[in-house]
Amino acid sequence: MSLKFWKPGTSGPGSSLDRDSQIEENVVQSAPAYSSLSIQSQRERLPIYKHRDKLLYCMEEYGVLIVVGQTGCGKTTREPSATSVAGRVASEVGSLLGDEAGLRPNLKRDSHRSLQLDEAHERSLYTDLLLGVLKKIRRKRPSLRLIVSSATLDATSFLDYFISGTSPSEATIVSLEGRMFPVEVAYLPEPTPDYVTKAANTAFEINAKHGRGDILIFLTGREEIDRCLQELSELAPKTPRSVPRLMLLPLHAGLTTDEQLAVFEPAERGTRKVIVSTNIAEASVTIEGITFVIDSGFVKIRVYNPTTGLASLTTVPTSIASATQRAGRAGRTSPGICYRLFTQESFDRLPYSTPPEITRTDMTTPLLQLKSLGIDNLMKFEWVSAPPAESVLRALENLFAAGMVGEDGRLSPVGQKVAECPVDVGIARMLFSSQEYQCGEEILTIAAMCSIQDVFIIPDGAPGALAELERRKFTAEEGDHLTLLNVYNAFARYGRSSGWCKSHALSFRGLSRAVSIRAQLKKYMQRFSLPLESCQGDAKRLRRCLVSGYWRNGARWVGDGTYRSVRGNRDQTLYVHPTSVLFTRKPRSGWVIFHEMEETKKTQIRIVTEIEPDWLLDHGHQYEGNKGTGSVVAVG
DNA sequence: GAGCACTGC
Repeated sequence: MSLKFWKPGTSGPGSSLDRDSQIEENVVQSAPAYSSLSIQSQRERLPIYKHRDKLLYCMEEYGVLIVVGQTGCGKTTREPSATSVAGRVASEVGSLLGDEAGLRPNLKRDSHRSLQLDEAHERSLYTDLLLGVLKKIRRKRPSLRLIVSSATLDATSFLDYFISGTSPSEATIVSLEGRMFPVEVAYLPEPTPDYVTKAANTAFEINAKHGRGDILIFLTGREEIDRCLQELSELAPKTPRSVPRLMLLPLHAGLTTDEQLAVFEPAERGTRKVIVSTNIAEASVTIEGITFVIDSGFVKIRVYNPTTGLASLTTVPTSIASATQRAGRAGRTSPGICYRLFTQESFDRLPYSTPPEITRTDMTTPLLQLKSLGIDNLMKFEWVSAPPAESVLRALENLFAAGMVGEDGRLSPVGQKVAECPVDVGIARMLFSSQEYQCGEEILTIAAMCSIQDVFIIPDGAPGALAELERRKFTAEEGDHLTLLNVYNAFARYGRSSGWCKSHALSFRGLSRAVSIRAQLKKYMQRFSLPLESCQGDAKRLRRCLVSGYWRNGARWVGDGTYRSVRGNRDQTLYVHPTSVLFTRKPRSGWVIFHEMEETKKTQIRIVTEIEPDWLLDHGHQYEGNKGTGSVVAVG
């Protein structure tokens, strides 16, 4: 079945992983999902017949149920109306268990008797924090039952986590049968120097040699995707007349909703879809009808360096869990093949899973939230994976600098309030000091606009030049924060219409999100009795308010058009991001503040606004004064 | 001269 230059692999996405006793082939050709359930007590498996009774039994016997859903068991269902990305409906696991075990706030006798944590294997930051908090809560309140849903590969680590330091009867694994078709896995005999070209060629060969079924290619980012599509379109004229024409489709988060939805359209007669995607198709977006997966074996992740305070976007090899999940995308509707663009030896050396987000992200806001829950002793907190010590120290330092904790490490009154707002502490400070600068209305909008991805949609080529002209219509001399304010206000003024966005090269999805985030932040401001005054066009007041949140992100213009930070590594060359209105313009004062700094090919600052340097002096005195020789303060 | 993914009710 596989192409001849491929070394034949083993059958089934999980079968190379037999070392793990948890994993089994799960091929139910046409049976409905969940035709049976089985319960694993420790390592042994007990079949059960009617899930209702047995689940109730398990809920009584064990405090924590780890529900395992095989890749492709249909736990997560696509919901096209809610758009491809955000459209995640309540999982079938949830509805299956819902009768007895879902969150039941309307249950009179003992409300919140149980909680379900879905897709725990994705290990998002808040999944990890919740697991830690919930384990702690269960020690004090064993009547609270937990249901943790997870992919098969990760289930034992959750089991070990809950059993560790408690008792074997604390947790058990419940496994759901899936309806997964077998996926044959093929590896390259030799590593490839260029997986983008290799991916294009492989897709071309599959099209020539294999029958029906669409192709899904996993690459790491937009640049690679565009190049791969380009190479595929160059190969197209060589396609023999007898084989299907290829329908080439990119898939990544930067596309418009319409472009994203195109991947769900069935291929026309006589054509075959080739979807070239980022990691978005690994878990967030599920496309039916995929028979062939081509896996580059790489993924782009954001890694935070607590020592430099710099986040970087890095391409790294994936993991066994990730490769398995990707392969599974080929077996949802029929048996499939996964072509891994790396050797079996490389696969065997892959880490078990990608390091969880908590180990590679800024912990400032999460730590504030833990503190507000009364979790002060971070050494005693039971992490599923602990964040690096350096990251915790840096976070505490940031919290102190922002006035969120005192020198004793305890939450300050403002820290207690800010902990309730789901924004970065700098933004929160801006919201609070808007009272002093009388610009709450505008700061609220800016805070919302800074929380979403870039709203300008600039395509390549000639349409891109037109889009650039549209972008300039919103430009504010002072910089990007005020430009974003202009965009939001115009969007609101013209009835929040998608047509208006289209004609101005703006993302309707993004701006709609900004509207909802703004509404939400507005509630916090009202709760804290912060006035919603307008600065009435006084941009200076507004910029001074911005500095109250961003004073640690100050930078100085140097002759060659780049910037240097006023804090941390002062030798680091900072480049203005090309989407900034200050990209081609020198600020009169020579000083700016910026929303964020990120390392890609270069270290770039995004969302930049000109300020006067003496405004920086209004802030951080206490902090800088105490900091002395640079040793860490306020580690509580 | 550039954009892994997600999230806040």
